[in-house]
Amino acid sequence: MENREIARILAETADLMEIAGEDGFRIRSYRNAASAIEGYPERVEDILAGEDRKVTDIPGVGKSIAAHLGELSRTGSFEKRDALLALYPPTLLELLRIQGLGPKGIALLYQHYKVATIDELERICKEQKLRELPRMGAKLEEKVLKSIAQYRQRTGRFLLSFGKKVADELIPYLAESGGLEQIAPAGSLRRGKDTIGDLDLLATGPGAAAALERFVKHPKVHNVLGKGENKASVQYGLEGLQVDLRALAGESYGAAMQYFTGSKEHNILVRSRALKLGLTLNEYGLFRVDNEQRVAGETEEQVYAALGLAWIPPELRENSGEIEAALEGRLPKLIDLADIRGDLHMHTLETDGRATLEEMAEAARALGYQYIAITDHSKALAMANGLDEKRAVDFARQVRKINQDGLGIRIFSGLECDIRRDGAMDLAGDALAELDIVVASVHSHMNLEPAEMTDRLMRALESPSVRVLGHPTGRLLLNRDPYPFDFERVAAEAVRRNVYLEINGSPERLDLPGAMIRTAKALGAKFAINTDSHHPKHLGINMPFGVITARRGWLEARDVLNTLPLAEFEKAIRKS
DNA sequence: GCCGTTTTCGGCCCGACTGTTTTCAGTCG
Repeated sequence: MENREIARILAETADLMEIAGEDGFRIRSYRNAASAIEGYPERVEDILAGEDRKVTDIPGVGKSIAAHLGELSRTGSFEKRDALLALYPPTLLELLRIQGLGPKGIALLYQHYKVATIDELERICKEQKLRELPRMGAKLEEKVLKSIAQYRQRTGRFLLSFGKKVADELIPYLAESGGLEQIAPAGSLRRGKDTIGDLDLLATGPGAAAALERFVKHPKVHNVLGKGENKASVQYGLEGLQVDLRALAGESYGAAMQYFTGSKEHNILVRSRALKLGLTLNEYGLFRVDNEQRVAGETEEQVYAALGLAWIPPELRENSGEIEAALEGRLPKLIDLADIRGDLHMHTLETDGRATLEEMAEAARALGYQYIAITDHSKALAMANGLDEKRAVDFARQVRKINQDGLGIRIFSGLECDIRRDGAMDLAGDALAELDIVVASVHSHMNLEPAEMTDRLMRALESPSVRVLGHPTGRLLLNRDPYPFDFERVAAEAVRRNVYLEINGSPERLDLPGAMIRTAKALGAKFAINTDSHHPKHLGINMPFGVITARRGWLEARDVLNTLPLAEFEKAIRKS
């Protein structure tokens, strides 16, 4: 069993304990252990198997959870968990995703009405039976129904990072069957969309048919939806992501990549352009209409070139002006991962990160960065042990000292400072002024009226220390909608105040999203692509997602603060 | 259930909001 799965089971147990009304501190211990195990560099199974090793060395794992882990490894479950699962069906856990209902409410609903699924919950609300329970009423019924509708809209979609992970698992596995010339993802994963509905993989070469065979036998494939000579569709993993693998002739690879990368709207435009030129485009190639002669198809570049277009990067293929730009030779020279020289948003053990400043710096140095900013939370995030004025100033001093030791990378002292409800900074201005760079972010009161939220952000931009507006929309993909506000007004104010807009590369956020980046760029905005890392490994994992999101916003390296070499970067963040 | 230079018991994060409501439990961030 992998650490991730162990962590999932412990977290699920914690949820069940919460519904069962167990002691809150005990529940937290399970959650702590789950997240410690998830981020632990060694496999728990290996530690359990080792003679002289103890799982209690993992911080957060004590005697009793260690016993659970042993049992879990031997039997696939443990007694305490089985006892809870005997009390409550596992489908109950899904109800925790519905806003307005917590563990107490769920337990009550289950006791009274045996409600265990979303469908049953919906029925109870529609029949106005929820309001008959103690401390529940009509408003809650309404809220729950609305939340169910939102929840259903999200299901069936997956984070971009999840699609990438599945592709990274499947591609080497399929390549092992041998005889493949090319294998690559297409579809929304290739376009870098923030969420994906399914995953398309294309393969060419003499071994492609054998790869289809191997594909449907993958241990994580639990449902084969169809399999023919050229294509197989499966549901993959417990999450049930649909994955399609297509086997193709090499001469069609470019045309098929073009076809399956989409978007649909982009392809309609490209195909109608082909028709205008007396050509027809499908997944097998580009052909002349009159004599069906093949004009192109082996590479995408050839296909676009034959249509008189420069090759269009997949991230731009959304029917938002990219064809015109390609025709007129004014496609942007999009930013690349290699352009990034630093990372300006990360957390350490000081607050809710999982590593020390030195460990984060070492990981950043290994990525070839010239600089990073450490930006722990401010005191409003009490749950994260946020920094007050004194700790923030002490930290700035500590960083100045550290830089004298020469870590091989320049550290800037920073802070992710909370924007309070009224738009004021969470820490006093003189404390903020001690820091090299302040990222200002909203973490609370997200349901203000749009006008109030706009005023709040406008006021936050007034603070002279603020250099970056962190995750500007507050969205959590598949989880929480962005808070509504007048984005253009805020972006224009950010331009005026010389504040950079963050493109947060954390896969749950990808905030700003591509379309808003483009809007802001048109207003003259500049950006910072950051990872919001809470663990050294996030630095390398999240940055590519940030960069691909920036590319979806048509950004070039010169639009992005952290592409600057150290000396210029330092000048750029200096307070005027 | 975990932890520990205040160390084997007693603390562990906590304030704001909502409406279930008129004094506070449940939920959220």
